[in-house]
Amino acid sequence: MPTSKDVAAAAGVSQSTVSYVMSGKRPISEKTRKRVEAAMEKLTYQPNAGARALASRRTRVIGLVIPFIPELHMSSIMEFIAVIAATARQLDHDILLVTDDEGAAGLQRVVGQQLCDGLILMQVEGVDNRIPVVRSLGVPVVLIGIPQQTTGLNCVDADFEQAGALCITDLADAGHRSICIVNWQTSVVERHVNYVQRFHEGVRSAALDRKVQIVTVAGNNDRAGMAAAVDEGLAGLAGAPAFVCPDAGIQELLLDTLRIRGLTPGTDVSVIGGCSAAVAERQIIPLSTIDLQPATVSRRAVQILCAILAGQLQQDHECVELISPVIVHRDSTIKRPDVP
Amino acid sequence: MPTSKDVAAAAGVSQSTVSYVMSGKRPISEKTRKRVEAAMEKLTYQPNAGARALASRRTRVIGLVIPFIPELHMSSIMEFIAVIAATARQLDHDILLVTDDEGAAGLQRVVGQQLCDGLILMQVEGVDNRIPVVRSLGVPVVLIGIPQQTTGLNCVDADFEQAGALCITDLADAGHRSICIVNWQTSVVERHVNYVQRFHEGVRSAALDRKVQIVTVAGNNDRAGMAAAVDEGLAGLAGAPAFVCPDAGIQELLLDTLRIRGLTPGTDVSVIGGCSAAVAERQIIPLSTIDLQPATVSRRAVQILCAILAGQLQQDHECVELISPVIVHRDSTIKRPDVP
DNA sequence: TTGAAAGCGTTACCAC
DNA sequence: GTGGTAACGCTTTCAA
Repeated sequence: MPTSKDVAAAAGVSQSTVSYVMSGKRPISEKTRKRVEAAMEKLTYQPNAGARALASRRTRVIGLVIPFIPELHMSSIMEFIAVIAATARQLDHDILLVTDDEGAAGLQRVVGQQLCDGLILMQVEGVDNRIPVVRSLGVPVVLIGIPQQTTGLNCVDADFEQAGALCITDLADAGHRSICIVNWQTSVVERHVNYVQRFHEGVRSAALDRKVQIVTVAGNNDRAGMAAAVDEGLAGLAGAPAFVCPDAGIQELLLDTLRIRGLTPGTDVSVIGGCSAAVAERQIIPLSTIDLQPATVSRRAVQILCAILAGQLQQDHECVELISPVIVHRDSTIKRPDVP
Repeated sequence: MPTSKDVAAAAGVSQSTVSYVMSGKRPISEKTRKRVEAAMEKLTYQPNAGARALASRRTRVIGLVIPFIPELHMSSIMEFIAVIAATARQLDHDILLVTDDEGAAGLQRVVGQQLCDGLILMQVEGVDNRIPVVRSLGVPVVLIGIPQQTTGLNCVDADFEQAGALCITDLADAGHRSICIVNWQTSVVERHVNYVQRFHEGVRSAALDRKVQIVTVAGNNDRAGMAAAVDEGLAGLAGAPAFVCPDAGIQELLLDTLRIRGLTPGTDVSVIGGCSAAVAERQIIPLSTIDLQPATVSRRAVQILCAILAGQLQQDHECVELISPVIVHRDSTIKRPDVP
């Protein structure tokens, strides 16, 4: 495996010149640059990451802390990861996986061993025990999700409040006067208090605004529980029924439950489910979806982190970015019902 | 950030002693070990990964090449990743993500820059353009999936042949005399020729053995296509209908299509879908599943790679490991139909 | 059982 | 515009 020394020898220059050709940190004459580049090419030189990290105190690696929460729709996590990895590469960084079961110690480990220059935490909760550790880490961190206390932190997330409002206005525009919200599964509600509340806040204020009646029922991931929830919802609704179900993990079950009651989603009943664009593409049942723009959220997280690392943002940068969601109408969905 | 030098000073020993305490590569008296460990503790010392990699020519990082194929069920990929990352940590390694859209060049990059000691490739196809590159990489690689030519390669995968056979014997035991196989989606069939064939081979020989009639129909991920396939299947079946659908990406659609025809899976029709244990846990529709044991496959991949890296296996180790699948019966599934 | 010192392959400072 | 060289923090050989 050739080293920069070999390149230098082949090009007839010093090792430092090779380094400067790569970094561009000082002017190099066109002539020598060509020679060096030719030598690198010929030797298929690749700089040694370890040596580079040691000397420059920069690994060009980002630690990505991935959650492992069963209730979470895995496919959406995967989408986050894919976009984060791709964006990182665009910005000349790599991604080191940190599984959440290592807990806060895992964060300290990868930072302490200087395996990475900064961290992205996925699925940050309102009260998250990793936050205090994050603050003391001494490296830039970007959170996906908004904790209760955000001072000194960089956070990005979907704008759930706006998402809630969008669902209501969309259905209101379709003529619905009363709407049933199927809440997230209880286990999720207990865990991620935060965005659930934000969503409901958006629903509440939009409903007030549009003079729409809201019936909120508990989300369930078992047939019996969902059946009860749907019945409760149907009983409370006036006019053509409309459902909003932001939890991707129980959407299929909701749709199935509605179908069993003879209600065809998109014809007899309006349904807005919350799922990502990628999932929506392959959605089997026609329904409108709240696209929370996970790709944009992921991309922003990486961009912010890399900007801080590049010194384009102050080291102690602090922000809360909320990405606007979009309602995607699928064909044959929201067949505007004839409501008096 | 303290270095091993600081630890050495604090413990009143030389730097090499600190190193040997960590690696255990030479005997250290109980007394000095204690002193060193105490010093490490007090200073919260963590060895610098870059320096360690530079000196030892070992990064203790494994490159994981993840696919990005829309047809693939993302959730199952996520399961692989989670298990791989967890297993790697158990064996004292970390995982660097390599997205497949970097292609073969990506492999050369991470190996060339010595960002990792070895690679795991997910979703390896029968004819895979990354294979030639893999052979020339000079680091150990483990493939998840079985390419056509396996000489000199380490491969792990689910035993699809056995899976196919299992589905047939299971349904035959339930009394079915003719069974419809809903094939993988066309896009998948075209791509991953390999395991699809292996599955069908298992089906074929088991059917022969059990004197069961097989009707194979194309898999489709659109309603119309699936409807046609199901009708074709039903037309060809004698007695109580039974379906086998190994493609997790179209199972929901199949079930839905059956339901529309008035057939309740688990009551009027037997269905075996192929999906992972984790997905089965949360399966909304009761059906039996072929558990291809992705967790075991993932774990083995890491174990093999780490064994090679640790020198426990020859550097040029070569193997093909097939993990046995399991049929998981869900409650109320395979209600043994009354077949004459 | 332990220590000293020579690398490992970069980067970046100091000269020229 | 370019070269020499001292770090960077660890591992490992050679000596003791």
